[in-house]
Amino acid sequence: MNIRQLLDQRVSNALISAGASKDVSAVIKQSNKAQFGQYQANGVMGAAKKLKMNPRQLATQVVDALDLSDIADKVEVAGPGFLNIHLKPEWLSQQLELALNSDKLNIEQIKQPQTVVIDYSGPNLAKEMHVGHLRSTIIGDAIVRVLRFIGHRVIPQNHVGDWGTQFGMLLAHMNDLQSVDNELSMQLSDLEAFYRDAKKRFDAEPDFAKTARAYVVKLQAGDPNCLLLWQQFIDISLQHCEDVYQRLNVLLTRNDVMPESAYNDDLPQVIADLRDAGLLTEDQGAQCVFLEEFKGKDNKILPAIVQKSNGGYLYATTDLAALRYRYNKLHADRILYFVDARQSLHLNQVFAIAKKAHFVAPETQLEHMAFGTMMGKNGKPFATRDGGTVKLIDLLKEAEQRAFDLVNEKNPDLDEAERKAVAQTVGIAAVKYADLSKNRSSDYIFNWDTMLSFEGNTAPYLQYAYARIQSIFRKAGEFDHNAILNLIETPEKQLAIKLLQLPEAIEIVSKDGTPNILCNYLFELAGNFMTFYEACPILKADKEIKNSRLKLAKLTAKTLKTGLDLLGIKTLERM
RNA sequence: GCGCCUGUAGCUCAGCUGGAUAGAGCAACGGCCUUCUAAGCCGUGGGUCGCAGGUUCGACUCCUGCCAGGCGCGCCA
Repeated sequence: MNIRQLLDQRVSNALISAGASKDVSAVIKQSNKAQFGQYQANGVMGAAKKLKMNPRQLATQVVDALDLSDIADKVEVAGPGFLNIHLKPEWLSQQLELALNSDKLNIEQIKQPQTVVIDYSGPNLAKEMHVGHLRSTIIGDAIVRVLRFIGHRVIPQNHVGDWGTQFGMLLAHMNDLQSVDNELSMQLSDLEAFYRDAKKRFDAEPDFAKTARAYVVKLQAGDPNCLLLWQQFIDISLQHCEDVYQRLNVLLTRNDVMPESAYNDDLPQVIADLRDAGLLTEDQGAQCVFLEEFKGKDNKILPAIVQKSNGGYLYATTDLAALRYRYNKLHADRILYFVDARQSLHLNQVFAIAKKAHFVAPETQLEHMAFGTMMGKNGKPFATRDGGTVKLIDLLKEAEQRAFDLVNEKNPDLDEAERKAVAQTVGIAAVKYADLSKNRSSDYIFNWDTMLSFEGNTAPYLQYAYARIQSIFRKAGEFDHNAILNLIETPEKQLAIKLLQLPEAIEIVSKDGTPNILCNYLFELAGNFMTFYEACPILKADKEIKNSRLKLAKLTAKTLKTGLDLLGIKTLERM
């Protein structure tokens, strides 16, 4: 049950009865003051302006036409024309019961499910994943979970970079090390160092550089030995990624990997089809697509180069092939790209070209869910002292270590295995939440301490609220599930209404790809629970009150678990 | 030069299609553990929402200009 949607329909209809046009919006919002009820309709004033009416007069007419007697105690006109809606406690109780007895918290499945392709993570297999890959990976993953939860058919796509000139030097370096026993497998355990070594040799040793270039040519020509070596490297690199995914509790598996190289065979056809569509222009020897909507300096149209003057293809070509595959083979209705904001121009060009070339349908939704670059404390692009980026795996290990230190301090009575397990869950959760809870399309600051904080608006706070509830139930024994849920105290009422607002958060997240809305909701929910927990004793209360409060606690736990699960964050029975 | 993004409390950030007195967390200060886990709760202090105009009954939100930062603009991805 989405209360906002329900009220939107009812109030919109009342507005129309009162004379407003069909496209009127009731503008239903959650009230930020208890005195204004739980919801308010702000659309009357806008509608009055269009009708050239006195807003308060229209508001009165809307109230007359509005029948909310089944769900609200009163609807009052306030200020210049607000409608304040006070929901019935009995109706709220009834909704809470429905959520409690439903396996999906009484959240409706979407009426018209779409096939949604989600492009996320997409690491470059030449190197190890670093902290910059975090955002795409975990935001994309959260959106996969949310869209699936409400009934969409979701197809994750991990568009990994497994092709390009850099593999020449890596393969050449591999080949040299292969002759030394065990040296190769050892060196490949640290891909970052392996890449650095290869690069160093490439820059310093002319013979090596020559061999490396030859390897690129051989690889592209399909030389069997070269392909074998390449496949070996890719397997190891993917294994590194999978270790990180597993640690991060991210859904991606090898089945979701659709690497760049998979599109190689289709690239000449992409060019041919662009030519047939009349979109191709040769410029300075390169094959380009010029679209009027993309203008650069002096009002000159910016090209999207799809084939180099030497015949080679570029990432625009690959992305077009991928887009076509996603539409033709995966039957996507909507394709979401969780990719760095710096690729905004590139992706918008690709989208526009794909539409013009009919690689996708006119109504196919193509959306770049952009996010900013990771910066250091000084506001400059993030880098460690030696100039490299921080490996993602190192951040995760540090998170687990700090969490372990804290568990040892807070809860020394747990046995070591459980303390380790708690530390792992809490540490990873903290890192994920730190990133998921921000909505920055611009650049953002990477900071060890905020990322690894366990206090305040963090994942451990939410996990702690959950663990507290579980503790209550361990002590409560059986409780009467038929007991009446009675909302009396203010903290009970505030918790109750918050419990019913998860669908509204999910609605926004599924539309905009913004998990921070869900984070914010869960933080508020946990906060309302904490207040309730402090103010309203549960186990010590009289039987009826106790049972009623146990129900509220039960639903809070259920909602927290569901919400955290949608974020890819695990809950704990105790911590 | 052109384009995209960003500017909210000391720090990190919320603020949903314009709505009522701009909210959290951290940091600071003051309370609360013989009572369901103190990773918590309650309270205090702290903001010309970058600046200046405009639209509106009403602007952090929309429009214009300026200032500051980041990023992107032909054969890397």
